[in-house]
Amino acid sequence: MRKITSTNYINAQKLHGLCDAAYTLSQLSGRWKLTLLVKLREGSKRFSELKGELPAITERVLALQLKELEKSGLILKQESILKKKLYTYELSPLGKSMDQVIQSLSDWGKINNLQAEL
Amino acid sequence: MRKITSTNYINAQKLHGLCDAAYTLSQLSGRWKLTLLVKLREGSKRFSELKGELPAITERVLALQLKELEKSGLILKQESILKKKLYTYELSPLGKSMDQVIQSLSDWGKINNLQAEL
DNA sequence: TAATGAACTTACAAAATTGTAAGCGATCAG
DNA sequence: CTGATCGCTTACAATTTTGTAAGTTCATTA
Repeated sequence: MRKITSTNYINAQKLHGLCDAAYTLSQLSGRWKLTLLVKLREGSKRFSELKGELPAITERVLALQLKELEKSGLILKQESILKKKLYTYELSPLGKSMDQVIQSLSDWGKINNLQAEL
Repeated sequence: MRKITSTNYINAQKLHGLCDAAYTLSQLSGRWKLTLLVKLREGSKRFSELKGELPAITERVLALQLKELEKSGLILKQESILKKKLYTYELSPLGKSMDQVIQSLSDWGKINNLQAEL
C-alpha cells in the first residue's frame, strides 16, 4: 500500500506531470508486469498457465501483479462461461495499445541483452 | 547495494534470461533514469542543469541515478576542456540507441497520461 | 584570502517492493 | 463424500529504493 502523503508518492506524481515517458514506465513497473503483458500478447491465459511460464514467480506476487495490471486497465479478467471460478486473463484494448512500446523494449533487449544467450 | 545472493536478485537475473523486454526495462528502472535520458536527448547537460529541470529530485538521488546510467553505459560523463572539475553528461551511442524505446514510451504516455493535463 | 558555488558523499531513516510459508473457499473427479 | 486442484489471501520478514540532513572537496570569484 502506498502512502499518498509520502514524499515518495508525491514525487512520483510530479514526475508523471512533467514526463509522459515516465508515466508509461510507471504503468509497467513491478518485477513481472511487463513480462506478463508479453506472455498475454500470445493470447489469453489462466493463472496457472502464467505461473507455469514464469517459474520463479510466487503465487502471491503473480496475484498482486495481475491485480495491478487489471486496475490500471491493461488486462481483463474473464470468467469462463462453461466453468465457474475458472478465469482467463487477456490484454484489454489499452493493453493492446502498448504493442509498440513492448515491441521496442523487446527489440532493444534482443540486441543488447547478453544475459539471454545462456 | 544489492545482495547477489538474495532471491530477489536471482529472480531478476532469471527474468532477464527469459524476457528481453524485461531486461531493457531493468536498465531504465529507477525513479528518474528515464526522465534523465529524455532530458539528455535535448543535448548534454550539467549536474546543476539537470537538477534545475527536475525540481523534486535530491542531489543524492540525482548523483545515484547518473552513476548507474553511466555504469550501464547509457550516458557519458565528460570533463570540460576549459574548466577543470566541470562535468557534462550526455547520451552515449548506446543511450542514443534507446531512441525508439524512449519515443514509444513518450508517445503512449502522451495519449494516456491524464495527469499531464494539469 | 575568504567566501561562494558546483558536484558530489555520508550516515541515517522511511517507504515500497518482493519473498516465505501457510491457509482458505470453491469446484470437480472419483 | 473425499481428496485434489485452482486461484487466490494472510501474516510476516527480508530486501531494495528513496528521502533527509548534513558535510566535503575543489575551483573560481571577489
